[in-house]
Amino acid sequence: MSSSDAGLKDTADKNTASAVSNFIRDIIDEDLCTCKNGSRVHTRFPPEPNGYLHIGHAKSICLNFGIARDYKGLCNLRFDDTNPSKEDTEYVDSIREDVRWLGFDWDDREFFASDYFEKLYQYAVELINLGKAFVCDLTPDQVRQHRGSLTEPGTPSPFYSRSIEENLDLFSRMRAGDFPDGSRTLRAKIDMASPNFNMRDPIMYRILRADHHRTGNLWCIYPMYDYAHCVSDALEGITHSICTLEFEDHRPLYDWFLDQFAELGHPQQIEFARLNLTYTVMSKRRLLELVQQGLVSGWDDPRMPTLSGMRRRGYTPEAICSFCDRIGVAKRDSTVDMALLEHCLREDLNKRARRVMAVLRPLRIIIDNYPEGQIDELHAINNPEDQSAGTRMVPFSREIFIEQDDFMENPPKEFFRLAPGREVRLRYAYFIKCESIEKDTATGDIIALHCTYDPATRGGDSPDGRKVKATLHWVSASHAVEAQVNLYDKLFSVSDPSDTSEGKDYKDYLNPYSIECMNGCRIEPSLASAKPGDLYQFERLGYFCIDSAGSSNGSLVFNRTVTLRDEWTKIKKGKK
RNA sequence: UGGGGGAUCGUACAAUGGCAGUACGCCAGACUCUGAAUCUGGUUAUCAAGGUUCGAAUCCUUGUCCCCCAGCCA
Repeated sequence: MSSSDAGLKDTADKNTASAVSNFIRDIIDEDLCTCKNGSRVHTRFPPEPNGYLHIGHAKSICLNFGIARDYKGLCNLRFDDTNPSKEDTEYVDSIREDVRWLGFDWDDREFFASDYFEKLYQYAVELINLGKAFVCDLTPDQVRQHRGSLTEPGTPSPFYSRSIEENLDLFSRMRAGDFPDGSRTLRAKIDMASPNFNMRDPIMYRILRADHHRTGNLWCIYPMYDYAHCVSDALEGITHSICTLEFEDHRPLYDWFLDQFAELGHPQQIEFARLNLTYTVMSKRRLLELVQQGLVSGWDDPRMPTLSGMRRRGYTPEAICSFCDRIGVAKRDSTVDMALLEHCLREDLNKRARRVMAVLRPLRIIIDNYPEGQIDELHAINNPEDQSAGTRMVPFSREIFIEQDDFMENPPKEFFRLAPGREVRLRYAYFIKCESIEKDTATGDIIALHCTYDPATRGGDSPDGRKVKATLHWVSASHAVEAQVNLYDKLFSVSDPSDTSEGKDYKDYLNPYSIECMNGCRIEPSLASAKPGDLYQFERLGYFCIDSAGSSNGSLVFNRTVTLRDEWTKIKKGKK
């Protein structure tokens, strides 16, 4: 039971954290005060299965499932699958996996709009019987012409006044497959002169012969979003139907449809601003394009803002949920700084990642006064933030590798690390001093450094109290394991890649350095048994995880999740 | 140009007629066997102009700017 106790505490903490008010929770509080909806709170997360979920969906998921959790209500998972030409079970599967991974559960409340096709059809028949819907024979082009413009009202369809009997007959024959694709539609009779386009006799059904991922070829007519969504919400007893800002204009139509069916409940649609993030794109259209054009390796490319990409990159669901709790919910368009996401990530990883030592760009060090063949077993702390993570032994020997970046032949004043004649500490090991540089006589490249060590500093402490300005990570040359490490950076090189004001396309802003594959990296031997899902901090470098797709052939491949904050890099950049 | 929304530190979110606050970022310092983490301090904002009021980010008026809408997409 101890793990569930811990879970209880986490949940309690989470609830406290997200007890922060936002305008949607204010509305719900008010509804609860007035006993609206019989004091129920029931939300839903309604993705269309036409792409993979991204961090923007995570905001919506945390909002909807979070509200259900905090108000002791329910949240349904509903696939909005009314357009078979774009949807696929691959997406359904990935969406389930991603929502679950974030830590949310919908029990047996997994629904599909396609579950309601028959009911939706019957309600449409009812609307025809009410004289409030008609079958229209206009072509798509003609429909557009009749719709009018921003300033001019539309003109009624010439088929507006068909008899109820004829409409009933035509609609049933639409269903039966008597007419070709696109030849007829079912339209609601509302107001062609409405300043709101959505009310200009909107289309409810179109004829479309496409294989549906669940209903196959059972149907050749499919309901439109505006009609299907509100009725689906009502059928499920949703109380608060939360969606993004672009649907604000659709609310009158949402309400209109539900007003026609007295026996159905009437959920309240509430709109909030979708998430935008700096240095990335968030539209499914663009993400799909990146995938299809091979600009990334797939939906789960670790550079993608998709949940599957972030998972492969090493993001934790806790970090993502913490981020979603912090960004707040409002109605104004906004773009959240990627730095906040990375902060939430580091905050979580710092608590849980095991510390290890790995050298990305090895520089050989020979410790001349260290006995040949001797091996030291040194104690290293696995996680200073978590004593229960324990310690491990790290082997030390005469030849080691340090990071090339940790040595400079002619260092500037701000450089604390190793330099000729200078002494530094090797983490958990010894103080070493650089005595000479061994160079390739032809190229002048540094091949190795000759150092001496002070045996009295074993473990990293100096008995005489002398200080060093730097502590370096290292690996024993003969014990180290080779690995590949993928260094990831921002996918785009500008803060707002969607900005087309320079006449450029977002793809023009792809960051050419967003991935760097490092081969020949040397990692400490304890990492040889690393498994997918393990989280590590490579000390002084960043957080890394095993790449779930790249490590299958027995060789180790790590992904850099995020760097550590880095004062020195900042100083270097500032000097340039 | 019709309709629907929105404007608060660099960024995001609060303050719902009563001291404009929090987080991230940034800057400075302390500490440090990770130039990490942690800690301390600092930085900067109510779109504009009028009005109501003892008192306005909040209410009223006028204006400015930004976003969304003319798919048989969602």
